[in-house]
Amino acid sequence: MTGMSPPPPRPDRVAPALARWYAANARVLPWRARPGEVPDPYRVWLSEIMLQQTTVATVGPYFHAFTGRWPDVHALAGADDQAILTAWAGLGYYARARNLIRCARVVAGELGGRFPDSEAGLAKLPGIGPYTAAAVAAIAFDRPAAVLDGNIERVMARLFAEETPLPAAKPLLRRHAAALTPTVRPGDHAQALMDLGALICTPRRPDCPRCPLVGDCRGHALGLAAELPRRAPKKAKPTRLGLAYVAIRAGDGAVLLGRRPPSGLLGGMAEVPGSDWTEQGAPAPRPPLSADWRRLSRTVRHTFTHFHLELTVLRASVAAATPAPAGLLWVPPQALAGHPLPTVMRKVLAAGLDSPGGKRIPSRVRNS
DNA sequence: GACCCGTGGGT
DNA sequence: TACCCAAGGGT
Repeated sequence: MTGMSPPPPRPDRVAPALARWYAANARVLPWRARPGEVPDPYRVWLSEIMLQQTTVATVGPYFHAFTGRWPDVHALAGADDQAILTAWAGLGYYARARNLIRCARVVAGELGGRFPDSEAGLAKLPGIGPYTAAAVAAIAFDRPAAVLDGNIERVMARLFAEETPLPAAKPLLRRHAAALTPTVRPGDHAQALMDLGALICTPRRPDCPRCPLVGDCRGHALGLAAELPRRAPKKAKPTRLGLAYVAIRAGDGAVLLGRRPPSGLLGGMAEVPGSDWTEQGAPAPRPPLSADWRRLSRTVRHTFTHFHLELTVLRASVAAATPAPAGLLWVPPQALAGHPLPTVMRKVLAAGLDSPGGKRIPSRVRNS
């Protein structure tokens, strides 16, 4: 027997076993249609955009806030950009919000309010790439599209014992996923694979004994499941340094805010004025106005996708009549929630408005 | 393919 | 603490 290679998983065994498991174990999620309900493409699309690189638990409150305020694509298309960015604040990857707005306006406008019902048509829209096009086509329109996200990559790599590292393995894994995709209820199949990846076939310690596919899994048969998928080594994150200025106006306690350029890091979001963020050497001071700036003892640390940031916070109190410098705006504390403040800037304000302690400025949308 | 682009929770 | 990684897309 030694040396015998386990057979590859068979679609006629895998898909039905997965469907049976899903019927009993599907997660109840806000954007999922109940059995017998017709899925709403708008809600499917919105949830898939929010779920890009973002956990189910994080998305929940944002999804409720968006659908409550903008129940259909026409409402969203008609909303102010700033209102949408503000509602998105804290979710991250803000280009998603900018593309969400563009996409909603295309659908509500030239497409007459209807999302394309094909993978190819969906893929032409802003913010919709290969994953989202396949997911919306399958889930909202019952198209047999091969959905491939991080969960399904992991499940496929294990099922087929694929040892090629990601991301090079992606085309192979996509073919495996396509081979297993049934023509009946492909959307449920995709969601079942994602639930399996989230609940059973987890990154660290897969719960193989409870897996409905264990008998078909080549990775498990070879004792490799927990090691797959392999990944190319990732680069180390550098640390950047910066200065952030919290100016507080006497009387109402308003703070000075600006807006970041419309694209790039935190594009279009609100910010406290500050220096450049330098990777080498000390950042050049750039106070927004002349004042008695005091350095706070506590620095603000924040990690972005590709670098760590360490901000020194400087605070000053200024007279009530101080005019806002060009491009900046005085914002009273109670009005902060109306501005699209990314998390790093919430941290800066929390430090600057409550120096020794560390009081939190809650996001407009939060768990529980 | 390489690089850019947030954030929070788990370990 | 440090690292991993999540229902990825754009350039």
